[in-house]
Amino acid sequence: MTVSKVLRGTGRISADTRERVLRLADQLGYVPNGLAGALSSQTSQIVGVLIPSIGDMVYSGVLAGINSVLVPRGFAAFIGETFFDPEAEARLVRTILSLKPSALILTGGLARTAGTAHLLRQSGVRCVQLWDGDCPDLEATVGLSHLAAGRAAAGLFLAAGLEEAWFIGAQLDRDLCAARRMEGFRTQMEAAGGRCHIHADATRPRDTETGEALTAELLRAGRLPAAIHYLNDAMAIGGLRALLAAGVDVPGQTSIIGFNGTSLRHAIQTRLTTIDVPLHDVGARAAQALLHMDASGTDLVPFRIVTGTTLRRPEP
Amino acid sequence: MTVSKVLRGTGRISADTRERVLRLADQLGYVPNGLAGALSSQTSQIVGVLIPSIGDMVYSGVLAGINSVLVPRGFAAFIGETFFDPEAEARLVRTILSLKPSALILTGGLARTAGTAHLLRQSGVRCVQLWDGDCPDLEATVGLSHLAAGRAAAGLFLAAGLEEAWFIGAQLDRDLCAARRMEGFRTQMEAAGGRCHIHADATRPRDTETGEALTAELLRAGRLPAAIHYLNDAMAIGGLRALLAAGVDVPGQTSIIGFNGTSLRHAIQTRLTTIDVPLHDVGARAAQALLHMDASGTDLVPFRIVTGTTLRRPEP
DNA sequence: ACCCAAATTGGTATCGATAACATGAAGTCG
DNA sequence: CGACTTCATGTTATCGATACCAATTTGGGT
Repeated sequence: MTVSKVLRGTGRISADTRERVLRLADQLGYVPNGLAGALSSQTSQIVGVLIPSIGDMVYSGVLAGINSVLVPRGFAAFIGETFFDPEAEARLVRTILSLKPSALILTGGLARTAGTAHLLRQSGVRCVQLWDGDCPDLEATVGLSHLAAGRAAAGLFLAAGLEEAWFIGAQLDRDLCAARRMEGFRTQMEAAGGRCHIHADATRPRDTETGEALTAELLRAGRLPAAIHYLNDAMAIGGLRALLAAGVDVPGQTSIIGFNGTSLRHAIQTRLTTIDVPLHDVGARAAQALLHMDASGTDLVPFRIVTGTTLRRPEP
Repeated sequence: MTVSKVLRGTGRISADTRERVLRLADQLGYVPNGLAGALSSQTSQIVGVLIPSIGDMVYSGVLAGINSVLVPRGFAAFIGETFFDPEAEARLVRTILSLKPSALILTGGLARTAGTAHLLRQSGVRCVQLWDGDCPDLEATVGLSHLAAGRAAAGLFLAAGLEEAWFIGAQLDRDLCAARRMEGFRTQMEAAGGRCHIHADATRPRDTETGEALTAELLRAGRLPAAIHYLNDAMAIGGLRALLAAGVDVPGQTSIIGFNGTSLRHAIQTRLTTIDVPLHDVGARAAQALLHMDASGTDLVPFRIVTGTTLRRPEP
């Protein structure tokens, strides 16, 4: 018992015994059993984090923000990948919940199972939803309005006098945030008297290759869009490659807008406009919100933080 | 006890009670407490994975390979970021070890603390070391020879008749794998009567910006290298940008070689040769090795898998 | 010298599952 | 038909830390 107190820094312990305990623990190479500790105290220093994909720079950017807050305070993030699959999310929630985490960070934008929602409520674990600022279905949310982001893209085209636009994406049935950007984009275009076409693929990944392939398909079909909004920057860069390969002048003949400037830094001389989201900030604020909820006790007020987005145009 | 057996599928249970248990568990929304289970059985379905950085596409590629094997078999990866810091690695090993994982996957290329090595041995947990195929200091290793990769880069320059080359990198004191590539590069250049200069920064991150900045520094100092080998593709792309911005003809005046083609897909029209590592494969094979070690019982034979690398030249 | 409070240390029950073993019912065979 | 196996279920002790409280020591005030 005394050892336990010394090692956790709780209770009143004389300097003498404290030192003796620490020395012996070090000598014996003692490593406390986190399982036993968590089982006994009914809480661990683990925070569950569910994101769609680790390989996607967007989410790993958010993750970095989360870790930057959590790690210095002694928490460890337990990361799970959902791939936008509600069933996978359900499984991961069970797994993580069985580890009695201090809190959970989920990513919105998928059709959360009723079972998952019930499980979360029943567990009583603090939850923050990331990314999706439009649908706050958990008690706390840190994200952005994808609807507004889509509208912003449409506004740019309209301001440039372009009235017929395309949205190119993939897996829109799974990634509801992307679907909502598309929806905002389309309604805004149409509200201003313009037109909006959709070209999307349900199964292919949301990456450069798919962006290139889908754009090439359009061109092969004899269509030369004057304005394209891509689901993300990776797809936009692939699309740009297809356009350039076909001899299209960008942005002379075709204007394109991506989403999330992460890939921009890796691309050279791209003529790409993009909508930038403060990824690190979203993650950090979500983690801070959790810690704050933890500290402030039982009285939790649902809240929503909606971060802004930045329009980033190519350097001249 | 009967419930426990039903839920884990062990022991002999009549079909009738099995069904009854499952139905009730579902009705009550029962979620087994993984902590208690792991504490009792002294092992969890967790595999600890330590990588330098999640945001680095190289390591997240390996991670994807690991997960592709682990997840279908019911294991969950507990991911920790070391940032090449031996102390951070030591802390993370303690944290993960306290969760009694089934196995551990560590990334080589940092100066592992004596304490960490001791802790790992003492714990008796299966370990596989990733990435660093030159220094197999754990019982099992899945990686590549960075020395050979560096020599390969030098061989390319020499074959092209270039005898004075530069190596541009960052944080070489932390990332020992990169340092070994540099070493292989330099010795090979010098063995063939060539010369090799190093331009590196200890503190800046190993990213595009740093590659651009370091290359620009060289150019500002009035040097125009005919051959540059960069620490990774991100830095190479940054360097390429700096060269193009200065009006240098690549590859006419300057030939450059990167490492790991991951960023290549994002870049457009880059004239970059790179050395490709089968990232997904490295991760998958490491995970498979672990499972195999687990299945084959106590009799573990140290082994080493060294994967090859692929030279990838720009498309014509 | 005496009593009371504060400071420190240790004992016991508990968290929730599982390993190991025990019990009882049903079936098998010479 | 009794001993013996097979099958299904239940009992007890255990993993290693922590919450809660009891016991002991120390110090101060009168």
